[in-house]
Amino acid sequence: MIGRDELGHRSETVRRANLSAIVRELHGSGPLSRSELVTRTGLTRSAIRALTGELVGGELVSEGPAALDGTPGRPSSLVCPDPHGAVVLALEIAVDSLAAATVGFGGEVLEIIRVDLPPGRSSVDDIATALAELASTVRGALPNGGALVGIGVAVVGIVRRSDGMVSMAPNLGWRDEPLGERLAEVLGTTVPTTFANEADMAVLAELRRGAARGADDVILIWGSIGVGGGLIVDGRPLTGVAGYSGEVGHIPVNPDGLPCRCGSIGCWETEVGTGALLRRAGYPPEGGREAIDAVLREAESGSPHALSALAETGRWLGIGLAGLINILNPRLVLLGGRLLRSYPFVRSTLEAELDRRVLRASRHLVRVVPATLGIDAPLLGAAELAFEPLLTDPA
Amino acid sequence: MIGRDELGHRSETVRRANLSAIVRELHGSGPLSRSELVTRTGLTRSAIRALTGELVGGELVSEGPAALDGTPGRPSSLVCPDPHGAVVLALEIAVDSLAAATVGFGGEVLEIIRVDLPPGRSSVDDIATALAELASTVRGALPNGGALVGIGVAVVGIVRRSDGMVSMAPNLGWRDEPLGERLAEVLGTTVPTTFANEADMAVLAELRRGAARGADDVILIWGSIGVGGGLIVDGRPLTGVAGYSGEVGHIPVNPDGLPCRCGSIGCWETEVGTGALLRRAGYPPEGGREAIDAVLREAESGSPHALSALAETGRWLGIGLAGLINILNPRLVLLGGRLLRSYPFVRSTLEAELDRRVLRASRHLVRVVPATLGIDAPLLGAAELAFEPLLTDPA
DNA sequence: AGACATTTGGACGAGAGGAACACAAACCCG
DNA sequence: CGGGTTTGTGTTCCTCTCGTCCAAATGTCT
Repeated sequence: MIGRDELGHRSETVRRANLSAIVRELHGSGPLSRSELVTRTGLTRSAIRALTGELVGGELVSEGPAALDGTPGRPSSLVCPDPHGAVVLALEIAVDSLAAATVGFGGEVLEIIRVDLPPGRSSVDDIATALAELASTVRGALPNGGALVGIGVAVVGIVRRSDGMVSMAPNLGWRDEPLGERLAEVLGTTVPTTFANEADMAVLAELRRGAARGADDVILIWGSIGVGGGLIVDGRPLTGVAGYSGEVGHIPVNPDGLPCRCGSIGCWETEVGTGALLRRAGYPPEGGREAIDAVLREAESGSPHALSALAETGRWLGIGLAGLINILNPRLVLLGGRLLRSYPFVRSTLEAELDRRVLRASRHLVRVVPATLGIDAPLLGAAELAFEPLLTDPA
Repeated sequence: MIGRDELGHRSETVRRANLSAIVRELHGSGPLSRSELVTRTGLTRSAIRALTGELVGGELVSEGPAALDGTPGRPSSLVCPDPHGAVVLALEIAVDSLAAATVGFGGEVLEIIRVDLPPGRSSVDDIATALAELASTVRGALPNGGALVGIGVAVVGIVRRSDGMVSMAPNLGWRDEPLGERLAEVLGTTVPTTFANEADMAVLAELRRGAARGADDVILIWGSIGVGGGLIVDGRPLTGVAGYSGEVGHIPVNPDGLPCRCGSIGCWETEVGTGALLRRAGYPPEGGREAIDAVLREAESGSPHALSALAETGRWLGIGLAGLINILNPRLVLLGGRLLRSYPFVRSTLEAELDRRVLRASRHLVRVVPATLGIDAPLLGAAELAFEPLLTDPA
């Protein structure tokens, strides 16, 4: 409500906003009849007709025959987003894998690849080259190379939104590495490219196509080795001044706690990261994916030791989340990434901690649920981010 | 960028947006020449002329003669906001005082009163009646009663934005008290009324007229007995789903800490509230304003005991703030309320803790400074909030 | 099967709003 | 006092949506 609209509107602004509204609806909700567009956008039939006509001319959508639904009246023609009318490239540098996908307008995933990343640190050049290879594979599978309108890159680490400078990525051993530059070189395209943290991307995907659809205020906690957060405030991703927001893994929760790989001590992720779980379950903290799998299997078969380790993780999850909920007063908290499988085992201690620590007013309004898009959420979110300029200004 | 504009624009929307832009500039930056409005809004001279003409007709602004500034060319006529063209009523329920003010369009404070509140709990009816009395005093001082366009109420407590239901106000001993209803009864007006927490209001005031002018991402920490937070994200106040956001006083920072009056333990405010300071300085925690004054006087005269108590407060301030900064990646952190006087004494330990605990990328971008509007910030913010509908839609 | 109600597509004119342009007015400077 | 510059004023033009009228396509009722 309290706004900062860019100034100086004119009739052209109106056109752009209305076109944007139509394109957004089509991208987010798939094929819609013209009359549905009328009710969703609040525009008149005349306006919808003219604007969709323009989109058909731009080959972004196609108008099909009426869909008969048994209601009286002339059937309304169906406006379908054309997946090949605009294509984005989504890339992901995850904690132990790389991924690439092409996604078409409307949200259809056209091609997707994920490859394992060898453990240990890799140089920026190696990663960039590997990503470029994946990119050319998924793009090569498209009929005409695709009308590429944007590239989105999700990174496990702290990355500057504007230019892809990676400030810190502990999993990769990176510090101040110019990922954006390198990637631009090897990709060799001039297509606008946006970078963001994997959790930021994941929550965007969940907002558009997952469990957070329609919610305005959402927190997503993405567990990998550390913990990341993606925040939606008032329907928009919270980025902060440089895109460094959502680093919830490093909120102090235990002033006398363990040292964190960020240099501080007692960060949230020292208590809820995989290392803490493995330590509590009696495994070496660096055990990796296999060790985590082992703990979860033990828990699934009822091992009290594993269950109590997970319960303790849940307790700390609740402590950190309580702070976040008190700060943000969200409608929804999603747990994603590696937290997904642990969810059943952390749930009760987590909720108990929320009951204790969240202010009553906020507590009543918030629900904590698992995310729905699985491991590819950051990749899908990267695609959504890459679509953003098109959705904002389809002309 | 990733937006949720209300849909269905038309030419009327353009007009409203442009009118709103002009009114916003005038309200926020005082008298401006027409040519300044042209450059600030990006509109043409013709458009500015027509739109300001309309505002003059509505008696919201007046056009004065040119201001000669020594530059060549015909001088541009000055557009002045008329403080009596639109007036709001601001009310505040602070921790130990009540206040009321009338503020005119453009931000001029027309009348302002503050009265002490007797310690201990007061009923909602008592407070509402006292506020209504203050309100009629400040309104009575206006020439024609004023063209009242809105009422804003700042409350020390957790209050629902929509209807002024106070979920919790420990200082007043309130829990689920219908302040909004009572106030509407005793005020007897149908003017739209908005409620918010005092810290939310304070940061809005600082954003418009104080130290945060022009900043897009701001955290304000407001110290009273407890600690409140006002958050600005992307130029807009962060409210959450019901206006309960910014309750930073209750983020868990010390899992083995002291019980908090919210029912949890180890909340931030148990470490940085006035109670903690008094305890550390060797005073009874319930000492109130006088005891705090005593501690500060001791510190000002160099007492090591008082200084170390304040330094410890600074350390805990830094710990909590570090989490907030990692979450929000702000440009600016303001310290206000009772923290203002302690600022010189908490500064160094606070900054040291930030250096340790905030991620390097975010740390470089953020500055921590004292707020500038003093004790009346929440009251001024309440006025700004009350002006908001007018600024959004001046028609 | 046919008449009627209902809903939508298509086309055209109306209205609203700002941009662009031309001209006059008011200031500075030499 | 005349030229350069900037701004106010008025007019025309362009863009965009809305409203309305009519035709088309479907369901429903008799």
